[in-house]
Amino acid sequence: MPTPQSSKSVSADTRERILDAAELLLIEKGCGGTSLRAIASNANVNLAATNYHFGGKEGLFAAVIHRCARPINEQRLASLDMLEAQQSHISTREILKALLDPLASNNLPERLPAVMNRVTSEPDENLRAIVQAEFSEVSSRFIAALTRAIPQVEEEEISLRFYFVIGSMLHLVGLFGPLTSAEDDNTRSQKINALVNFGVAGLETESPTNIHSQGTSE
Amino acid sequence: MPTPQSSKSVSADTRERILDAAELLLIEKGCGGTSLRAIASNANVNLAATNYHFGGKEGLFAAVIHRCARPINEQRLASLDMLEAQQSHISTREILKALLDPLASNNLPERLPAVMNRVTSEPDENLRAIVQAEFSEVSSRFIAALTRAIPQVEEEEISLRFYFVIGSMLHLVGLFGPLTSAEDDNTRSQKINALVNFGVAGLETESPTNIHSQGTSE
DNA sequence: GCATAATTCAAACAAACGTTTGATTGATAT
DNA sequence: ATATCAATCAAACGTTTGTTTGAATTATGC
Repeated sequence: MPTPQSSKSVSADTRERILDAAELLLIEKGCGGTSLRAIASNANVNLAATNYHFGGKEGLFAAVIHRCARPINEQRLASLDMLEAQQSHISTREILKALLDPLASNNLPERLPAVMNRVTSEPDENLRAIVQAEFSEVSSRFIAALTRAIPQVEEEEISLRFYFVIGSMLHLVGLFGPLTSAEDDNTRSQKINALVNFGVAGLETESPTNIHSQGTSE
Repeated sequence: MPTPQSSKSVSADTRERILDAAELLLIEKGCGGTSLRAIASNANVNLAATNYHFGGKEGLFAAVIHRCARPINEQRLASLDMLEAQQSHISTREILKALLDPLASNNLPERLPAVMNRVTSEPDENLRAIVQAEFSEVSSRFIAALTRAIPQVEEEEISLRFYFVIGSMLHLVGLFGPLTSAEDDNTRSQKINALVNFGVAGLETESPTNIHSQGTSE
C-alpha cells in the first residue's frame, strides 16, 4: 500500500478533485467539522481514496494548505525581490502592496484567502505548525524589509505592528466570505487598498512618549 | 427533565465548574475539538450534568461566550458612556483605549481574550450568530463614536478600519497564548498600548487620492 | 418525618468518525 | 498473453461522539 505523494499517474485527476472538495469544505465547515466521508462524497471518489492519496486526514489538509499558500507566497517574495533589486530605499507602501495586493489578484486560487483565515485559527497543533512553516519565510523577509524602510521605529515594534497588519488582513479576508468567486473584484481591490493605507499609517507612526494629556481637550 | 437555565440552587457550583472546564478546553482545543466527556472529566462532574444544566453542547458554549463577553463589553460601553458624558469632543485615542484597555485589566476573567479569539473564527453558524449578537452593540456604538471623532474620513471607511483594529486585536490576544494567567501583565499592557498607537494612526490617516507615484523614490 | 422536587449518577443508545482490509479493475511493460 | 503495479472499490474495523434514560441521591417545604 504505497502513498504516492507526487505521482503523475493516469488519474491524477482524482487527487485534484479531492483537494478541491477538501478546500471547499474546509472553508465552509472548518477543519474539525469536515469529515473524510463528506470530502469523498463531494469529490465523487471512494472514501478510501483520501487515505490512499494523502495518507490520512492530516496529510490531506496539509496538501490543501500547501497548494493554497505556495503560489501567493511565491508572488509576495517575487515582488519583494524585484523591489529590493531595483531600488535602494523601498517605501512602506510598496512593501505592503507586495504583501497584500496578491490577495486581490484574480489569477490565483480564489478561495485562498478563506483557507488562510480558517487555517490560521486552527487549534490543532500539527496544522498550526504546517501553516507557520508555510509562512515563516514571508514573515521574516517582510519584517526585515519594513525594519529597513522605517528606521525610526525599532525592530521589535515593527515586528509587533506587522502582526497587527496580518491580523487585519485575516479578518478582512474573512469578510470576503466563502464562495464569493463571482464577487466584484473591484470591491475586493478597494478593501485591500484601504488596508494598505491603514497599515502604512499604523506602521510608520511614532509612539507618543507621554501618553497622558494626549487628546484630553477639555 | 427540566433544564434550569438560571436557578440559584444549592449546587450552582456545578454549573460554574462546568463553565470553567469548558472555557479552558475551548481555548486549548477549539469548539469542535472539545468533547462533553472531556469537559465533564475535567470538571469532576457526571457526563449527563452538562446536558442537564445547559441543554446540550451548543447551549454550553453559548453560556461560556456570554459569561466571557458580557463583563468586558459592559466595561467598554461604560467607558464610552463616561467619555461621551464628560466631553463634547472625544479623541480617537480615548475611544480606542476604552475599547482595548479592558483586555489588559487583570480583574476580569483572564482567559477572555483567548476565548474571543477562538470563537470569532468558529465555522459553526449558530455560534457565530451568538458571538455577533454579543458584540453588535459594542461595534455600532464605537463605530459611531469614531465617525464623530474623525470627521474627515467617511463612515464607511471608518467602519472598515474599525474591523481592521478588531482583526489586529484578535490576532494579538491570540499571541497572548492560552493559560498565561501568571504572565507579566506589564508586557500585556505594553502590547495593548502598541495596538492603540497603531490603531490611532491607521484610523486617522487620510487616504491618498492618487496612489501612483507615491513613494517611488527612484 | 415526610412528601416533593431538584440534582447526580452509571449505563446505554444510535450515529458518525478515521482508518484498514482484501478483492477488483485498469493500464504498462516484457 | 502474462506478469506487475498503481488505483479504485465495497465493506467492515474499533473508537468516539452527543444525547437519553431511569434509578439513586440530595436538598427543600410543610
